[in-house]
Amino acid sequence: MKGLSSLKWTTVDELELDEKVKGILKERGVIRLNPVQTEAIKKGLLKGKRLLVASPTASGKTLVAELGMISHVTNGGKAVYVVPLRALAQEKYDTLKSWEKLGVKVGITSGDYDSDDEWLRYYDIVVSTYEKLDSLWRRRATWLSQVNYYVLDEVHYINDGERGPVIEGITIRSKRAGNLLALSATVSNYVEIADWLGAEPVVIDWRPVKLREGVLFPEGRRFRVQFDDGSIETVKGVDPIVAFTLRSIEAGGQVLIFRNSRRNAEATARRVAEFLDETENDLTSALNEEDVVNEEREGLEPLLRRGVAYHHAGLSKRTRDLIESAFRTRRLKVIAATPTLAAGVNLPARTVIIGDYHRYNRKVLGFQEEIPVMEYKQMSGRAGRPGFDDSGEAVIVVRNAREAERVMKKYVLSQPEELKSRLGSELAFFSFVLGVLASDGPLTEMELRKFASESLMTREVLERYLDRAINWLTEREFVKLGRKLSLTSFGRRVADLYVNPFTADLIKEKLTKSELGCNLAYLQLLASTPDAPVVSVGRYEEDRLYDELDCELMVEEPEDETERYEFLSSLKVGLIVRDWINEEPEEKILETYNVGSGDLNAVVETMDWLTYSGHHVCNVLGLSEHAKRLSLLNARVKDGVSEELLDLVKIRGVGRKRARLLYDSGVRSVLDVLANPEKVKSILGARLGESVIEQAARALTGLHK
DNA sequence: GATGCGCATGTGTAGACAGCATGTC
DNA sequence: CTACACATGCGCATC
Repeated sequence: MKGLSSLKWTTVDELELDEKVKGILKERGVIRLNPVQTEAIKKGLLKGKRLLVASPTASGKTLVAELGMISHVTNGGKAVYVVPLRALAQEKYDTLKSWEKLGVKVGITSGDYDSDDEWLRYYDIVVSTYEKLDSLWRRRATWLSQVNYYVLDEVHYINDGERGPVIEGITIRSKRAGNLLALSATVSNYVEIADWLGAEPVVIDWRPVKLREGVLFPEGRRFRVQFDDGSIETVKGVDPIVAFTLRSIEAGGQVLIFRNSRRNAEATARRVAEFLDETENDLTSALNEEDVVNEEREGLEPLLRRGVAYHHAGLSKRTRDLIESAFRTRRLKVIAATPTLAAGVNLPARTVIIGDYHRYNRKVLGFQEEIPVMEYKQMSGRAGRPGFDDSGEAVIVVRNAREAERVMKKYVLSQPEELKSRLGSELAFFSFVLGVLASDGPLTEMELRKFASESLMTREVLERYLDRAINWLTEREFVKLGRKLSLTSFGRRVADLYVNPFTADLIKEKLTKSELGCNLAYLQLLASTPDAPVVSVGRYEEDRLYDELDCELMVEEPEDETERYEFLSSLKVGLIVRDWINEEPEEKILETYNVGSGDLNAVVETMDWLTYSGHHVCNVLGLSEHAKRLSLLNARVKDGVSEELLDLVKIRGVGRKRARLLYDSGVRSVLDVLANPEKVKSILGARLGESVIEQAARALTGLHK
């Protein structure tokens, strides 16, 4: 880590930049560059030097990327900015828009957007998620060959077991395709990583707001906070989190509390709220107007009135957005959240409390492990609002003084873990090989080995998996052997659909040998693949799940305990989606299966993709009867309707509820809508009816939705 | 016989990427 | 690599 000597600032005026660029910076209020930005420029950012910028959260890395891209693009180049989350893509896209005054065209693509990918060729800068870019590469989008500058944001995601392998693959291709700028949280092996990237490391431990970190632990009948600067505080109360939260609010700050489960987050929010008075705000009425599901409103209403909320992925997107924006505008004083808020969009608070440093491990039953230091830094880094707070404070709650010392050493005073390859698993590596062959194939085995050797994997791990991957992919007919390795039409389709080869293989295996099954059988099969959503199954509901099972499945129940748990999850996902396409009301599904609105959304979204993929996998395999069933299922999953409503939901603005209303009143098709305008208006109301009729006319001509 | 307590036992557990449809973010 | 917090139920002492 660089010492204080390198903490220099430069003014924008000093920079060798186009005057128009400087003008835009000044318009934004940027008159000087912070130490991270200054160092990046010193190391050659504007001269096309490859860099790895590793610095804390909120240290101004985005501006580094902007300057790098602008200087590249104004010289006639084309750049892609890659991020790990859709929400982040949106955030970066909004920021980059300000460069359009220079004539720089900025576009965005991710699963959120409808995309004719070829359209992206008209932009100078394209913001994308890693998976979307991977998909574009596999499909060989022609415009990608013009891209010669890649910004890899949050590359430390490489350490994520599930998504890291994709980022590793993107990094290799970026290295091969041109210049790159990698942005990362601070990592301990930055020299090794920079070396891997062929980049110069820019490593500065600088934050815009000072950060005090501490441990919070019981001492006698009080709680003691020991900060890393040596200062000590005591707070009184029964619960350490509540006590410290109240102390921070009294000092006029906002508090962000991280808990390791939804239940804990909700319970903490309620506990804090008990000590706060009701205040005037418009949040509860906003909840009502926004048509939020009952359960969410009832849970949050009494808390919001006291300036408190909980936040996790079980909540609907709407509710989460409402809470985030209320916190930003200071209408909320406290949010108790799961890690959603640590990784996602920027939402700082003066005080951050990390309530747990253990987390349940889904893969090993009954095992809880300590969270990585990197994640601690991610959370504590949210403390301190630039421009508002003089300094931020982050405390981590521990059991006793002895633990406090250990935790202080491990989390506060130490470096985050090393960045390591996660390609060393069949699930990740086989998919990686399929992707490489899709984007760069056909390849000889030597060429493939060369490609893989450019990853972060060690030689031994690579050798262990390469032959296995080639054998498996060949045996299962994804790849054909010849002078070179190339994809079969099946392999090509699977790569395009972006499903894991194990997903495709399971679909292939089961449907090749099965007769037509019931809808539940198809859904449960898809829910058994590695790409499927996972839901938790309570002991009490096992029996009920079996009761609902009224037809034969294609995937048999396993003996093994862990696998049985996965089986129950797949059965539950299948049943949820079956209810969904049978038009059970959302509220009822949430109640029956004890899931949140956000969970239902995620399940439907993923199963939409999987039914679509299953349909196309069957098509390419010549399983046309299964394909038909899956295609119909896909259409129904998309909108959550039975078959008879499929025509009506083609109309924009008509979803499952309105379609049912119209149908039951005898308006049963797009044509019926157009033929009975008065009836439609009487069912849906004059204004809505009018627009539905208009949209129906467009639907008829084959346009949109 | 109702109430309250300590203890043993039971229970559940974070998040979020990908295809495609329209007109072109 | 095999944890936690919290909820529930029980036996027991107490009034």
